[in-house]
Amino acid sequence: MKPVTLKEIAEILDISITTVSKALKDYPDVSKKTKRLVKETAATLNYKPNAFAVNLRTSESKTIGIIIPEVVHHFFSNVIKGIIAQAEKKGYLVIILQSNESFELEKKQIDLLLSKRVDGILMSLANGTVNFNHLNEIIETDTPLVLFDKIAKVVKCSKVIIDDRKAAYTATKHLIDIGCKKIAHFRGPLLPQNSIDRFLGYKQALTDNNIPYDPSLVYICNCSDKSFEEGKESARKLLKDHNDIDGIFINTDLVAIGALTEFNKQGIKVPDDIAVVGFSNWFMSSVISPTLSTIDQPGYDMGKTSFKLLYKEIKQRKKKEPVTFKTVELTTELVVRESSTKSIIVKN
Amino acid sequence: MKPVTLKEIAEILDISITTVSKALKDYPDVSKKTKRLVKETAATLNYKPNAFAVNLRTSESKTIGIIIPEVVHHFFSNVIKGIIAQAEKKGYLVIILQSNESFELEKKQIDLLLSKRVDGILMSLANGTVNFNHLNEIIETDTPLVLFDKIAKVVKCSKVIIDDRKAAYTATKHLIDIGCKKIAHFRGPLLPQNSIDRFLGYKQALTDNNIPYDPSLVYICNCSDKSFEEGKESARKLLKDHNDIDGIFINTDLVAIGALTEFNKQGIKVPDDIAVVGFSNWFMSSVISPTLSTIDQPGYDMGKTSFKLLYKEIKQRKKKEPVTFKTVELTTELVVRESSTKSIIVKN
DNA sequence: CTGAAAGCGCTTACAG
DNA sequence: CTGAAAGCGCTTACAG
Repeated sequence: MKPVTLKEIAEILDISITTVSKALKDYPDVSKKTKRLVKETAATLNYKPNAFAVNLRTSESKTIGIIIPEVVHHFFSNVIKGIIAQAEKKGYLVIILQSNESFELEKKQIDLLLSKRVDGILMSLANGTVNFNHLNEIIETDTPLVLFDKIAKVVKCSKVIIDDRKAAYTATKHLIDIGCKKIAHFRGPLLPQNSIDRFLGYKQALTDNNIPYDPSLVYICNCSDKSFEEGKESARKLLKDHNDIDGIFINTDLVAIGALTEFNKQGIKVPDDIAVVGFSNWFMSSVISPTLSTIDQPGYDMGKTSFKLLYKEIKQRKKKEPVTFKTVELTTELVVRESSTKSIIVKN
Repeated sequence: MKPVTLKEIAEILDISITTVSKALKDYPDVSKKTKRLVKETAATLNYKPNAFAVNLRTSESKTIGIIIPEVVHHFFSNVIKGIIAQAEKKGYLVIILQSNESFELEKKQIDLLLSKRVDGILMSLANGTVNFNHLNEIIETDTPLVLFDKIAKVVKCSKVIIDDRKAAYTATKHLIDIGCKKIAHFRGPLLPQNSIDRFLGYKQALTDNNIPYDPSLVYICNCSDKSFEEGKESARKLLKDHNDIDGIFINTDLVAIGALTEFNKQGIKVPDDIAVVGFSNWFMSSVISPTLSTIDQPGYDMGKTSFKLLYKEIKQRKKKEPVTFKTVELTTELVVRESSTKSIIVKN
């Protein structure tokens, strides 16, 4: 079945294509009668404007792209959901691409999106990203860009973040408050700002509370798709190296769950022997045993907010208004669960 | 920065647009020298063909759409990942839309994708979908369609499925084999074929093994975003109604995890008092306590296979070859974990 | 109130 | 080997 065009409607009604086009778009200079006729015919024939032609004429695709490190990930799934929901409200569709934490792939995905001429790009950077020239390329094409969660501070664009440092500080301070004296940290990779900030928050909390910072208590996890295994592995090492640890703040929940699993296996009591706090509040953390204390990171909201900023910028550029960049900081919350509640009535 | 066009390259080299276009696409009737010149210039200027114009000319967007009930879902995330990976290999981008299990939304999303003239559509149906006219509309526009996981048997298109009935049979038979005598079933909603098939598999296994089927042992869960809560709730009811149950086969892992949580809370020993088998093999199931036996459902593979079928159909239509529909059945596997291993050394 | 015409940037059948 | 021309289906400035 060939799609219906403006031309066909024009021929049927014996009027011009111009008038049909204007009638459908409710131009004021078309008579009511013509409008009615055109709209009726269009409806009958199930007319749908050819998006390709409209794109070409208007230089708009009503499509945005998003590049994230990994789709199968509780936090990013929520971000995606937030973005899609908000985009839909404004009539935008969303193309999703993965970087798999790789710098090279990230560059390639940007190229793909720019080739498609999406109206805007939303990104959370890969752990492997070592410089930001590729982001500047986006900016040079005048494509609106918003970074979220894993951002680059130096890039000139809008951003949506949480205060990783503060959140990590809160998590660590909580461990201190419940009486932990020797607190380890499983951090993320060296590059991304997030894991740096979380590390710094941890360190600051120690210093502010007169606990000497000991670098040997900091373990690095790549937070790849093997996070869970990494958590187990690091926990094993930690137990071997430092048997007097009584608390850990862990960069992300999945690693923390790996650590908990290892502790369970080795008969270490959490929280009584070691209290644990994770980061992100994956759904999983509320159902494992013991339930995991963590920092709630508002993924859905972050997606929503990111799209809103992008949309604003798209509109500003269309109207040739000056574009203003904004950095929105979303609030996080410490969720205290069994893994850091010393007074817990130990079941069983 | 205005994008470079063929025209500009033509002007710089003082040749025709036609020749530039052909040179870039390596047409055999362009001299080597011209090709070299054109390609060099294009590279220098960072020329990227205007996708909108190409789309309009070729009536292809090199974009496909996918509609799934829910993005934040371990199984569907994996499907998405598989689709994106495979699509990328063939130069296709992927637009993602959610139905939120709603029939109305599903129809709306189809409309959106057809308006965008995507080259093909991949779908897993909403629980709320009560008829399939909207799918036939897709077919009428000559847009290739592939259904996966939650399909409609009567719709004339390619499909990728698992044998839900057989898998459910295997799961239930396993419970019987480890000695369960009175086995309950938490099923999904009444409409989707999957939950019907899983229910039928459960029933068949009982019958084949001389265990009378008792409808009062079947509980319905909506499997919405409140699955976890539903699992707890149903477990509570089950314990109240039937205190002599010794096994449950549950429609999906998240509900099963809810049930396990409730059992833990009420001091019911799993698997010794009640053995539990779930469905889907969410990652979570391998880290909770006790770990959950389940049916492994190959999400990534399903995504990959679905795209492959779609791609084949896209190519067939382009070449005006007859289109052949295929139904691919992927294999599932019973993963036995602690929740159904009676001989387990109960840790403490 | 209506419509002829130009043009968005490509691709490709055809002529030379 | 090169290029003029038509056309994909729309939108919109302009003329009447």
